Amino acid sequence: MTRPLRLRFAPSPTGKLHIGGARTALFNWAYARRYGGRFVLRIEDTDPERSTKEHERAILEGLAWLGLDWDEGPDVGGPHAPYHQMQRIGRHKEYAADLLARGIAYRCFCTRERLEELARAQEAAREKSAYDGRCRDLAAEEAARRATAGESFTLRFRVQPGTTRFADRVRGDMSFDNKEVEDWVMVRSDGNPTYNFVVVCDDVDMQISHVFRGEEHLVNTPKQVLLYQAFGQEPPVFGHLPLMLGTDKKKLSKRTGDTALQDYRDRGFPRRAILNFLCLQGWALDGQTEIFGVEEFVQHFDIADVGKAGSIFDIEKFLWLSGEYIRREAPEELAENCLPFLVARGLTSEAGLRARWSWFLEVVGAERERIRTYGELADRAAYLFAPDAAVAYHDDALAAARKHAQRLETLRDYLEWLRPRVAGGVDSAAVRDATKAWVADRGLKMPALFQPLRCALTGLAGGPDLFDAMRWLGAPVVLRRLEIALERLA
RNA sequence: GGCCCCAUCGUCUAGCCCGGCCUAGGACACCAGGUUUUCAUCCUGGCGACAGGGGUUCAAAUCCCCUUGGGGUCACCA
Repeated sequence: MTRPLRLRFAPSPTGKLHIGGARTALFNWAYARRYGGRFVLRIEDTDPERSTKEHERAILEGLAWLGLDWDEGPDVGGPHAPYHQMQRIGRHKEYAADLLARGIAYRCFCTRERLEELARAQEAAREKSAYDGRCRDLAAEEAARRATAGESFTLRFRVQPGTTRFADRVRGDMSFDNKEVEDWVMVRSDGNPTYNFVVVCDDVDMQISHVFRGEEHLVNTPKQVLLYQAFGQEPPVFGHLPLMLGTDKKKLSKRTGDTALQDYRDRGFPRRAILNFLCLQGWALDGQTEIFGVEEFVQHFDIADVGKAGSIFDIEKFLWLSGEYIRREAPEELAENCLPFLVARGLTSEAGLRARWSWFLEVVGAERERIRTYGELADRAAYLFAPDAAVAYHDDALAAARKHAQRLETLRDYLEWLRPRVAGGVDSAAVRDATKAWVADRGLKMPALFQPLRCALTGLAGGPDLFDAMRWLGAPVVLRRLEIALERLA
């Protein structure tokens, strides 16, 4: 067990980077970083039907964005290149030929039709579904003859009776009765090897020492261990991570929420918040500290400390954590981070924002405690960019405004009172004090003015100081929105 | 259904491996109160769990067994 520490993350480019995959990558990466190992990225593109270059690019980009850098991989190369599984097919075929020659693998001429029928029959008889071994004992010469004659065949692994054991650093030592492991297909009839086969070939060639992956792979592991034994290789140390679950307690899927890392980036979760939250799925620093950086994670992470039970992906806690990170950002930094989201929303242009950067900084600084993602700033600040007649009045704001029977009269009087006082621009402090006095003089309660006023100006039920908002909007806009509100709040 | 995995507050978890310090700690959410022009932030307090049953032991959340519940997997996908 003194071989060099080498870990890998091996995504298949058949879709976006799954948030659970990101956690798997993070744990492998952290382990490698903590113990001075190498972190290898390998692309499992052996499913030509579903693999695409775009997905591959997006996955690499996503990992890089998270800061999970790899020492060897498809773009950076390395001593075990190539790092695309498809390009290693020559090696896979060598391994397969070797196993066939040694009788560890055998040709199976069963057609898909027969296999389907077999599965149906087994289900009807309520037997366990597994290959029945019809071609297992075909004479080698006959099998070779039929193959030469052009009959199509797959290569199956001949599982011998016994027990297969392996070390799992998360679950403890595992053992499976080989009776439960069927003679599985190693190489398809089109000559392409299957996942369980190539993953071992590549892990052997790349000298991978530790394999940490999702629990869904647990039952594949005996097949793979058997393969290591057939190759005369020591299997890696395994660690099967608990699954990340949806609110339905099933494996996280699109049914119950966003599953792709990209979805969370698009919503404007800060990078560090995502990383932090991922750390908390199945692992805890000390049971007390919730907020910590990836540096600290690397310093303390051990695969043995990972929990066994699956965890429900709690978006509420994620949002809270995200908000914590946002509140720790300086206005300047936060403004930069929010900018693209306002632009993406079509509220303004980057140039437009930069042209009044100090104004934007003030808005961001004031809204900071109300947003949990960068994207939420776009929701909260939309009123600042909306045409005066099209400010969205939200239901709760409208309800609050309409509570006051005298709202129109109050607003009309206030508008006329306000007009001369903002003629030279809005002085927040002065208007604020004068307005409070005005409300008191009229014997009103504060909300009687503030609620309709806030609705008129922002369309929102809550927000930063109203008089700051007035200054951001500017006197002409404020007056116009009040005039319009006289009709819209009727 | 077979096989496999899992089981502490609604949720994420600490404690479990090496039984006593646990009248089970923290966080999110929720509820109440305080601050505030509102919302939010912030502060204070509250609600809230060892799935059930048997053992072992002076002592069990911690060890063992069973039951129950949940999940994963049963492809010529990965």
